[in-house]
Amino acid sequence: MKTIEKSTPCELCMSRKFSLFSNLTEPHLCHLSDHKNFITHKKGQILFYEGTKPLGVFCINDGVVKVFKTASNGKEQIIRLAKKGDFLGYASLLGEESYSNSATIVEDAKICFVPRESFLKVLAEDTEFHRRVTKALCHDLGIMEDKLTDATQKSIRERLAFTLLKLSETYGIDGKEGEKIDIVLTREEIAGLVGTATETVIRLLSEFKKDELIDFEGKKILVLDKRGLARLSDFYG
Amino acid sequence: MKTIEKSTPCELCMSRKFSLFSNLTEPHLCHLSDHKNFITHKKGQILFYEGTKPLGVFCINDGVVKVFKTASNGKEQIIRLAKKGDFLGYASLLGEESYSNSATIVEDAKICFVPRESFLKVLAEDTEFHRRVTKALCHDLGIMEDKLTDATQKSIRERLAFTLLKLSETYGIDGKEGEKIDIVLTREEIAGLVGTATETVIRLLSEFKKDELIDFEGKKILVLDKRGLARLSDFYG
DNA sequence: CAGATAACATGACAAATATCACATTAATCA
DNA sequence: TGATTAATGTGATATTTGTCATGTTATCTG
Repeated sequence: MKTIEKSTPCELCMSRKFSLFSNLTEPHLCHLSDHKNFITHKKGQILFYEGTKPLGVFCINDGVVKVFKTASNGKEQIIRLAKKGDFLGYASLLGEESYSNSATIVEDAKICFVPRESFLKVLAEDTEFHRRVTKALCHDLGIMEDKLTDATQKSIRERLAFTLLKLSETYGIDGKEGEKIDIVLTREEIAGLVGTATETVIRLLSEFKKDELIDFEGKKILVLDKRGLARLSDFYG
Repeated sequence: MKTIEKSTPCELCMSRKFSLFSNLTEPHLCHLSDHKNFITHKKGQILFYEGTKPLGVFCINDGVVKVFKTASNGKEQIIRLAKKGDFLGYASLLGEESYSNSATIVEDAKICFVPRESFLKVLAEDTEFHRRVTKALCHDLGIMEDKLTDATQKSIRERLAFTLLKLSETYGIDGKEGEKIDIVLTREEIAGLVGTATETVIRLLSEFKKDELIDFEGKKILVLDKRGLARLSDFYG
């Protein structure tokens, strides 16, 4: 299923510009280029499973990947959606633990796999890079704290509104009428993102539509009233 | 209020053995000793506020500190309880961001404050230390993913049972009848830990007591039936 | 010690949300 | 294309949980 093809060398990779690899030295970039593995993945394919050992890190060149945990009730809690320029699996690798989550392709993706040794070599030799990785980890930690607090202290309606805002921020493209969230997510996936039941998402989305906060265009969501969603997503507003 | 007194030098500090500082070189330990600031804090005092800039890291010598976020509804979501050997505030420092959370003393504490420059100096000069810090951050990230998943997918009853188990794991001391959670938390704080309302905690705790899973001894909780709590905390069991 | 305040407790109630069952529509694929 | 499966939608219902009100008990402080 997975297609291995010739890829842009890291030195010329455009998505690198926005990633942790942005400021590497020429030799390090060449090293990565020589050792990386470029694979095209189709929607639904699995990148890695929770509980398995990380053998390297994934670097998304294009596409969207969902990182999720499977709860004991069988539902998926989506930790984050990763897009172009994002890294995957480095926390588990650096934590010297098994993957704490699973990852599957949500939108067809081109992904480079950098084997463990190459990644660790660059990390060890480029202190500045190590510092950037550390910084990214710290930032992610802060985001997780926010998510936890929202999960326990906000209602589903608020969280869904907030999720839609965040999605439009990241995947939004302007159209004649509102911003289109240019990514196809099932209601079940949105539920996994918010942390609720699929039916609840369906009901709330139609409510939002009725209130003219959003609209549907095929499988995609159109955000009509950001301010309205923002008001809904906040406790005071 | 805060008492500055003479303290053990880092070289001789016992709580260091269990901390990230455990394997530092002699010169680095001396450097830290020379620049650190030892302060005794009383219950209720504030270590730092969310939104302020970190000027260094805190290293707990003794006592318990709660790290929490204040949600928009005014309630506190406790991110973690930090104890002897734990570090505080390094994620915000290394993330070069303001504190993402606040910290206050839960049990009288002795805490060393290591100023930013000293910490960063050691971090820059001791690659192995930097690696350990990174590893700790990655581990914390995994824990936060678990907490988020639990928060969205488990009931309050399950989460409370789980919280009690975790507390007894960390702060438990064996007694004639069950394990005593040797730390005083108000119902409100337990609610903040679980992510629920205080009244709900009160009700569930009496339910647990009625079911002979726990008992109260003064302000402290006695865990009578770990297996029972474990069964309650899990979806399948 | 008394008064004030914080913590704990309980009842009544409303609201949000999960669950189950089933209908409809869309997508996939042999 | 027709059949199968996945996704979406809707209704009914039960339950959990939050909120508010109020009372009691413990703790603190002058």
